[in-house]
Amino acid sequence: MHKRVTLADVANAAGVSRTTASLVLSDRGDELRISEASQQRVRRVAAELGYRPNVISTNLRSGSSQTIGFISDTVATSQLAGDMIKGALEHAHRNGYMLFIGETEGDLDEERRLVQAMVDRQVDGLIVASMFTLERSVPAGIDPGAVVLLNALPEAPADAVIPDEYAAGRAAVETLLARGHTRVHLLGAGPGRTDVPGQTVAGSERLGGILDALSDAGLEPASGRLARVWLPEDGFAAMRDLLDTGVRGEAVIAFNDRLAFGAYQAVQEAGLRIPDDFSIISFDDHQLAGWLHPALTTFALPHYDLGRRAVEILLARADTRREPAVERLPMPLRVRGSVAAPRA
Amino acid sequence: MHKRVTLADVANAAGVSRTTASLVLSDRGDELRISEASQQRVRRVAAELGYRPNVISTNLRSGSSQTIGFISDTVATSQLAGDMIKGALEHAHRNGYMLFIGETEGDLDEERRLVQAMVDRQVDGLIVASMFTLERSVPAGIDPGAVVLLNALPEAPADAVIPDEYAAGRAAVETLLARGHTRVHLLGAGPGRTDVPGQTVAGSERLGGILDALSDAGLEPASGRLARVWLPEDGFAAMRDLLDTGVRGEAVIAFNDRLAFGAYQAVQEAGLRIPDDFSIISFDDHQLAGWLHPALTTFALPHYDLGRRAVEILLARADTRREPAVERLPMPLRVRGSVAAPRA
DNA sequence: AGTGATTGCTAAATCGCGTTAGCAAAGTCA
DNA sequence: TGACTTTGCTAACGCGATTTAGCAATCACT
Repeated sequence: MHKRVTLADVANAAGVSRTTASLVLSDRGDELRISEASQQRVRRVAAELGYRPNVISTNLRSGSSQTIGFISDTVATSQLAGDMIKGALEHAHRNGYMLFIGETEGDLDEERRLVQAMVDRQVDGLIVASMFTLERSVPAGIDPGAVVLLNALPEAPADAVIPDEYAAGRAAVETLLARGHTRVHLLGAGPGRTDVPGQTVAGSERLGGILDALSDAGLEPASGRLARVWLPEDGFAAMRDLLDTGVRGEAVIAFNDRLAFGAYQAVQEAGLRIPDDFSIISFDDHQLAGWLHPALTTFALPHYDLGRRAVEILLARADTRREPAVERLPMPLRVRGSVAAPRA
Repeated sequence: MHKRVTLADVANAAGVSRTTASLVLSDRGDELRISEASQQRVRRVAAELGYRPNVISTNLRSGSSQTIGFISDTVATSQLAGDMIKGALEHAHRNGYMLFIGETEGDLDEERRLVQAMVDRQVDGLIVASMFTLERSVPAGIDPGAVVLLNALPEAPADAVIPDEYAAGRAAVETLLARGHTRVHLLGAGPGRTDVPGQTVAGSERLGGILDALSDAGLEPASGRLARVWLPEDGFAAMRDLLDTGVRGEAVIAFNDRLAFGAYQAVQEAGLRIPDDFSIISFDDHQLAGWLHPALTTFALPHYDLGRRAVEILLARADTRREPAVERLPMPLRVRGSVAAPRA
């Protein structure tokens, strides 16, 4: 382990004071009238010695650590977090920031400890990402102005970034209507406005958009099947149930891709085909969606953009003071092969 | 933004010197004979003011930052990284360490920049995780003794943690043989020892284990199909090819679950059934594996343990000096429904 | 020659904490 | 009473950088 080269080492080797070396290396040499000769000497020596400023030290003085904390209630489940982190990471690093990662498993005590640990390390901002919660408050123990919620709605006014689930819900209906469908079955939630599992953002907002768009067209859901959880087996069961009613050639909105996957299995095991016997449209753009036969038409969660945008907001706020706001990012439609016209 | 409470604030409020306050709060009060009265006063004031030590400052003095860097070449693709990070995260946090995350996309320049940025922040150790590479060297710019490779073999002696792919390969064969299979088809690699895509750890080690175990039983692969990439469509194509040979009732080892998924599709679209017409065993335990009908029997990548173990090694080394070593973690078999006895 | 401005640089304080060395007061002992 | 020990606490330095205030030497001008 080499001893680190400090500014003092550089200054000594260059025969100047630490002050001078500091000024030169922070490009304030001209401003403070350090001679060209000295400047070159300092720079050369710094390069030769491989000098790297000790960020910790700078942090201590400045109070800022060029670091952002990213706390999520889950990293592993659903690759959501993965891409979100990636978006956050890249944008942060591009601006000279590093990311601390933490995971709470939904445990509020753990969240408190993590926030604390990050504040102790002087993070400049905090991104709090949620997979499970619809509404939440900004965690205590940190300047609320330095927090951005990700995929969760703030209870009190605060900055937040979420996918525009509502718009995607509307667009799902519009896509089907445009193809000529009028009978739309819901898989995972509905038909009533409150028939939603748990308290996820996705559920209620998607359903709201769907119902509003149907209503605008003077329609109602042809049927709805609430599932407490949204796993393939739940989609399988719900689709079996729908198949048992004898319906064919109509449209299905699955509330996420995992449900849709279960629905595929039910359709295929019944000897039927997508999209001939059922048009299916869904949400998430799970990795799986592109692998199915036919590939699944679905609205993509803009994971990467969510993470990126959260960092942008955080960094922007350092400069400008603005009113906190909830920002909704569009969920782009991935048109693949699971939607066709209704059966004649 | 509240002004932070510093040790000096506590000392003032308690009417003692900073030294005294420091001693009390680091539990050296008895040792250094601070009166019980003063100790209680300091503690009470600290609690009242909500004093939290500034870790940055401690770091500057100690040279250690209670921080570990985690650099991976991909976070998003395959939830591998997700669970690895989770394992690392939890174990690190449990020991009072935080994790910096970085991602290189396989770009060596980016890797250099990230290592640099982390060293600048005085990380105590570095975990370098790889999804793409078989062999790699420890990155430059940091004490090689403070690095643990994850899912990559070191070129020169260094600490590394990898899944025991070779043993899993052997075990896959042994599982099939135990069920009575003697004809084993390989999907994704083989039949030759060098028929491996790219340079992933998984490919060559799994194949090695498979071929050795077959050889021990006096067997050879019944067939092998190399795929350059291991996506479902590649598994689909390879399985179609196998189906065209007319084989039925034999065993298939898919080199990962995505290939196996493609194989499922081919089998089902041919109107055949798993495990009646084909026994399939695979590797990874992708989330998908449990969703298939029948659920896929597969060897799980011990993501969580990999991450956790890497941190353990890193932290342990701070204490004991040992020879660097490559540690292989077992890939547990998830027995599900895709393996049956060969057709009579 | 004397005053003032400019040039080129540096000493010292600061950020928040830990640590070493040591000091004053009280207590103990012969 | 004087020498020594114990008790209870603190002054001061250092970690590595930045920043403010200012100093000595040279130059410009009347």
